[in-house]
Amino acid sequence: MEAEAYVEAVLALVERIPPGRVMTYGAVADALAEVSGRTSPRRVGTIMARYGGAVPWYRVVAADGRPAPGHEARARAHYAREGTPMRNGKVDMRAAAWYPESLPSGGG
DNA sequence: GGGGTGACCCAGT
DNA sequence: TACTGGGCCACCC
Repeated sequence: MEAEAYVEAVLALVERIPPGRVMTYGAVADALAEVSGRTSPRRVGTIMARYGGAVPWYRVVAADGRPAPGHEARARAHYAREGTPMRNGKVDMRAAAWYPESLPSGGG
Protein backbone atom coordinates (compact mmCIF):
# COMPACT_ATOMS: atom_id res chain seq x y z
CA MET A 1 0.00 0.00 0.00
CA GLU A 2 1.25 3.46 -0.87
CA ALA A 3 1.66 6.09 1.78
CA GLU A 4 -1.02 8.28 0.19
CA ALA A 5 -3.48 5.38 0.08
CA TYR A 6 -2.79 4.59 3.71
CA VAL A 7 -3.60 8.16 4.69
CA GLU A 8 -6.92 7.91 2.86
CA ALA A 9 -7.61 4.56 4.54
CA VAL A 10 -7.08 6.10 7.96
CA LEU A 11 -9.33 9.06 7.18
CA ALA A 12 -11.98 6.76 5.68
CA LEU A 13 -11.98 4.61 8.78
CA VAL A 14 -12.22 7.59 11.12
CA GLU A 15 -15.25 8.80 9.15
CA ARG A 16 -16.86 5.42 9.76
CA ILE A 17 -16.70 5.87 13.53
CA PRO A 18 -20.33 6.44 14.57
CA PRO A 19 -21.36 9.39 16.79
CA GLY A 20 -21.03 8.68 20.49
CA ARG A 21 -18.28 6.16 19.84
CA VAL A 22 -14.47 6.45 19.66
CA MET A 23 -11.43 4.50 18.52
CA THR A 24 -7.93 4.57 19.90
CA TYR A 25 -4.91 5.26 17.69
CA GLY A 26 -3.83 1.70 18.31
CA ALA A 27 -7.24 0.33 17.31
CA VAL A 28 -7.15 2.30 14.05
CA ALA A 29 -3.67 1.00 13.32
CA ASP A 30 -4.71 -2.53 14.20
CA ALA A 31 -7.82 -2.38 12.03
CA LEU A 32 -5.86 -1.10 9.03
CA ALA A 33 -3.04 -3.57 9.62
CA GLU A 34 -5.14 -6.12 7.72
CA VAL A 35 -5.12 -4.01 4.57
CA SER A 36 -1.82 -2.23 5.09
CA GLY A 37 0.37 -4.98 6.50
CA ARG A 38 2.54 -2.66 8.57
CA THR A 39 1.16 -0.03 10.88
CA SER A 40 1.74 1.58 14.23
CA PRO A 41 -0.13 3.95 16.55
CA ARG A 42 2.63 6.50 15.97
CA ARG A 43 1.88 6.59 12.27
CA VAL A 44 -1.86 7.05 12.87
CA GLY A 45 -1.19 9.89 15.29
CA THR A 46 1.08 11.64 12.83
CA ILE A 47 -1.49 11.29 10.05
CA MET A 48 -4.26 12.64 12.27
CA ALA A 49 -2.08 15.63 13.14
CA ARG A 50 -1.52 16.38 9.45
CA TYR A 51 -4.77 15.39 7.74
CA GLY A 52 -7.16 14.88 10.68
CA GLY A 53 -8.77 18.28 10.09
CA ALA A 54 -10.98 16.81 7.35
CA VAL A 55 -12.50 14.10 9.52
CA PRO A 56 -14.11 13.73 12.99
CA TRP A 57 -10.69 13.60 14.65
CA TYR A 58 -12.30 13.91 18.11
CA ARG A 59 -13.59 10.36 17.71
CA VAL A 60 -9.98 9.17 17.84
CA VAL A 61 -8.46 9.19 21.31
CA ALA A 62 -5.49 7.76 23.19
CA ALA A 63 -5.69 4.41 24.97
CA ASP A 64 -6.74 6.03 28.26
CA GLY A 65 -9.50 8.10 26.64
CA ARG A 66 -7.67 11.41 26.30
CA PRO A 67 -8.48 13.52 23.23
CA ALA A 68 -5.94 15.18 20.95
CA PRO A 69 -3.49 17.50 22.78
CA GLY A 70 -4.33 21.14 22.17
CA HIS A 71 -7.93 20.34 21.24
CA GLU A 72 -9.31 18.94 24.49
CA ALA A 73 -11.94 21.68 24.85
CA ARG A 74 -13.00 21.28 21.23
CA ALA A 75 -13.28 17.51 21.58
CA ARG A 76 -15.27 17.65 24.82
CA ALA A 77 -17.78 19.95 23.17
CA HIS A 78 -18.40 17.29 20.52
CA TYR A 79 -18.64 14.53 23.13
CA ALA A 80 -21.34 16.49 24.94
CA ARG A 81 -23.31 16.93 21.69
CA GLU A 82 -22.97 13.28 20.65
CA GLY A 83 -23.57 11.89 24.13
CA THR A 84 -20.22 10.12 24.24
CA PRO A 85 -19.83 8.11 27.49
CA MET A 86 -17.46 10.03 29.73
CA ARG A 87 -15.60 8.90 32.82
CA ASN A 88 -13.92 11.33 35.17
CA GLY A 89 -13.37 13.89 32.40
CA LYS A 90 -12.12 11.33 29.91
CA VAL A 91 -13.88 9.07 27.42
CA ASP A 92 -15.15 5.84 28.99
CA MET A 93 -13.36 3.37 26.71
CA ARG A 94 -15.32 0.44 28.11
CA ALA A 95 -18.56 1.95 26.84
CA ALA A 96 -17.43 4.17 23.94
CA ALA A 97 -14.81 1.92 22.33
CA TRP A 98 -15.86 1.02 18.80
CA TYR A 99 -14.39 -1.34 16.23
CA PRO A 100 -15.36 -1.69 12.53
CA GLU A 101 -17.10 -4.89 11.50
CA SER A 102 -15.92 -4.40 7.94
CA LEU A 103 -13.12 -2.29 6.56
CA PRO A 104 -13.70 0.67 4.21
CA SER A 105 -11.47 -0.91 1.58
CA GLY A 106 -10.78 -4.52 0.79
CA GLY A 107 -13.83 -5.67 2.69
CA GLY A 108 -17.58 -5.57 2.03
C1' DG B 1 23.36 7.72 5.52
C1' DG B 2 22.77 9.41 10.57
C1' DG B 3 20.32 11.65 14.41
C1' DG B 4 16.24 13.84 16.53
C1' DT B 5 11.21 14.06 16.94
C1' DG B 6 6.11 12.91 17.49
C1' DA B 7 -2.18 13.95 18.21
C1' DC B 8 1.17 6.30 20.82
C1' DC B 9 1.20 2.03 23.81
C1' DC B 10 2.61 -1.12 27.53
C1' DA B 11 4.78 -2.24 31.99
C1' DG B 12 7.00 -0.98 36.35
C1' DT B 13 7.32 1.94 40.54
C1' DT C 1 -2.77 9.34 39.86
C1' DA C 2 1.84 10.77 38.30
C1' DC C 3 6.42 9.75 36.61
C1' DT C 4 9.80 6.91 34.04
C1' DG C 5 11.91 3.59 30.53
C1' DG C 6 11.66 0.72 26.30
C1' DG C 7 9.57 -0.42 21.75
C1' DC C 8 7.72 1.02 17.59
C1' DC C 9 7.71 3.45 12.56
C1' DA C 10 7.74 7.28 9.39
C1' DC C 11 8.98 12.14 8.73
C1' DC C 12 12.30 15.86 8.69
C1' DC C 13 16.86 18.11 8.66
